Amino acid sequence: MPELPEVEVVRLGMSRAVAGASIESVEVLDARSLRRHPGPSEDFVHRILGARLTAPERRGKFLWVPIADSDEALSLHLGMSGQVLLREPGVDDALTRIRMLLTTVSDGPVQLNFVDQRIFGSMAIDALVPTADRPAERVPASVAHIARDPLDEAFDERLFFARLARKRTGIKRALLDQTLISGIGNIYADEALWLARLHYDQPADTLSRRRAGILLRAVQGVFAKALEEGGTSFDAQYVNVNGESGYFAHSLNAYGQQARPCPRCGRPIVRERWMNRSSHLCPHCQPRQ
DNA sequence: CCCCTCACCTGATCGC
DNA sequence: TGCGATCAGGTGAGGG
Repeated sequence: MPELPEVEVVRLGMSRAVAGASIESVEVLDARSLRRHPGPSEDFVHRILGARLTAPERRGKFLWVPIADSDEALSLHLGMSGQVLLREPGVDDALTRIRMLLTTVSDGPVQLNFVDQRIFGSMAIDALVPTADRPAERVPASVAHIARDPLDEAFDERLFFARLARKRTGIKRALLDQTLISGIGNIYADEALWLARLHYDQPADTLSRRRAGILLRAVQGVFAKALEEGGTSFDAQYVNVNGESGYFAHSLNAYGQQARPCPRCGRPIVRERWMNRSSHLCPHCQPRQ
């Protein structure tokens, strides 16, 4: 469930079970889900077994759970198809790659299933390091290069506008660059560009400051609305920690809407091949400038 | 340093 | 029923 709203739904959903919980057992069913862990699975298990967890945190699409009284965190990324499912002990899900048994503070034992069809996601134990802009705040070392996301209170808008104005690439590429602004993926990029009436290939450095401002507000607006609606689910693949779908798919204006009328002008939305994936847009509302 | 392409993976679905 | 092609919400290494 991979863009910022979906990851935030997972973070919120995990929070009650995970904060203060201790890890009673860990089973790595597929070691490929530890690709980003620097060491063998035994090392992962050894370092996390018996640990006490704290409240989960997020930056962009990256999630982590700091381990109490340590300088490390259990970090996880959902990739394209990752899920965190909280189940009664003994309840399994298809495609579970890592399984943990937690003793929670107020809900007794809970099983955490890390499910991932394509295995682009992963779990790892990672050192926490101070952030460059707020040294009192720490993030996993593997997240340090990721820009703050636009829902982060410390997101620096002026820095974002300044860096965007120097990008000699298409605006959609820039939106997807997690070192410039994090949390945006293919769905929300298309939605924000539709809202801001921008063509995906318009060079980022040609956007006026005013236009860039409209675009950033569009990103924030679409994130907020998607979050309210529990994220975007197209099928059973994308669900919250209880296995429930989000409803934002009903609110999409451009993504996946090819051949349907543009909600603004009524002309058909088109889908174009772009960067080995696809872009959805209204060619009338979002002309190449 | 900046920008771009490609590799990494599996399973669901569709057309023949 | 079977088979191949196509598709999917992301990231980072490495080359130009």
